[in-house]
Amino acid sequence: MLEDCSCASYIATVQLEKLTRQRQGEVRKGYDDACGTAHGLELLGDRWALLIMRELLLGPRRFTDLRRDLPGISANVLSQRLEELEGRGLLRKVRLPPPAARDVYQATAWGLEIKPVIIELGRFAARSPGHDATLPLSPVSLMTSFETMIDPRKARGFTGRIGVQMGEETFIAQVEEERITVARAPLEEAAAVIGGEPEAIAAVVYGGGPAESLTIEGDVSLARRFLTLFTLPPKADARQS
Amino acid sequence: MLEDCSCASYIATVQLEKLTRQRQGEVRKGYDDACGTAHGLELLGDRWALLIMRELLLGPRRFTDLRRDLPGISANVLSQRLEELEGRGLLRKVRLPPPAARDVYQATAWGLEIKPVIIELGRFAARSPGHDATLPLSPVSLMTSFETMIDPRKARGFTGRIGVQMGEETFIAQVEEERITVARAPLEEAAAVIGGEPEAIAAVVYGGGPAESLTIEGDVSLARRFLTLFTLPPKADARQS
DNA sequence: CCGTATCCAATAAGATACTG
DNA sequence: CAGTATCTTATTGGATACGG
Repeated sequence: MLEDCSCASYIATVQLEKLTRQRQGEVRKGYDDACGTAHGLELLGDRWALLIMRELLLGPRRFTDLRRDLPGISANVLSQRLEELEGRGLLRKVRLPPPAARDVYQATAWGLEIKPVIIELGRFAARSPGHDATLPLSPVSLMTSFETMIDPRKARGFTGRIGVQMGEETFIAQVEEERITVARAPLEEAAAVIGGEPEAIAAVVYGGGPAESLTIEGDVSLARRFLTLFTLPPKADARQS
Repeated sequence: MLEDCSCASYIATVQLEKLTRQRQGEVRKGYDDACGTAHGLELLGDRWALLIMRELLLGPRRFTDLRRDLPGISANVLSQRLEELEGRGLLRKVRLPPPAARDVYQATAWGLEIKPVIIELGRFAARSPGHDATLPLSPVSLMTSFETMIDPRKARGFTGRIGVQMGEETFIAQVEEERITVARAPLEEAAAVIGGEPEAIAAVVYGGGPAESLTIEGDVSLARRFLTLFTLPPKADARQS
């Protein structure tokens, strides 16, 4: 009797473990590899996961914000990813106090540490011959690209706080000592404010388009010089080595 | 008539494009996002892809080497990934000249540039409360972890070339000016040689285990000090922020 | 031995409709 | 608005058989 039961019991135990793991947002399919990189992929290797974290780099977002800025993600997948990432400790679901009374998703302190991975992966992919820079671009992507692509040589001697307005969203990029920091912030303290769609700003900064397609307020010459501080790396020759 | 045909013709065109893309090893499912990070995920976001690149960081490998060091990957998935990565320009399949006459997979110059992503993802994941350091570890993973976890404070004043032998595979780690470089190399020029399974070496370096479980030849005190140059970061508190 | 190709069962992703 | 539920399709992994 006991022997007859043991197999079914084992299966039930395995399935219970699986359910428990899923409920806690833990890893579903491990790589069976102690390498940190492998564990990193278990945490963030699911489709959309890293892009969700990218959208949280500059502050909390609502479900609908994320859905809009991740073109093509479906509601159920976004919902599932958010649960998993929360279970893994990378973000938290926070209910804003009334009268807002809305849920926002906020990266944890540890979750924000993924930023170097996002930066380096962006830098790597910018050298891809297959990179299509004409696709849609989210405001956070554009601001993060500034951190990746700032060219210290061009930024020498440049100091200033430049506001960037894209629809309802406003950011400030502060350049000082050949370094740039970006943050969500009101535009009051900006010496100049650049306005436009993310794709239009990218076209000027990275595509050499004319700055006339953007709106600029405040110190116009400072803003125009800001738009020239960034350099895309040369495309890789995939045939080499 | 033409209207009746157009739909079927459109479907045929779409399917042809899909086949063409698959044959060229290009991206199957895009993120429709100009962000470099998103494109990076299209290049390397498939399951196993980044770990395959990790295994190529320190030189070309054969199919069977990869299969052994990526526990759990199946032959058909490995085969498919290698084709895709070759089509994307990240690695090349190279036939060694006779008498070896074997195929090896070698990262391209551009493909090797993924290394900062692997390093940073490993650094991030090392802070995960869920990281299980007792799982299997490949030789390349261990050597790469040395580059990630070298502690400049502990390495101050340390200079030397330490050989590491794991089964048939040999590496040299060179430490100088608080920096480390690792490479596949014969052991002749090493001042000391540490031998053992990757997991055993990791247990000493990161788990505080006794160095007696390893074999050490040459300058034993140098080798023992080498084993203390690395620090795991503290675990993240997932509840914070 | 070194892979490749094919089939199958289990999962994950995507599309769509629906509910509080 | 903020998600769930359900259904369909695509991908994965494992087993196995096959070719050089």
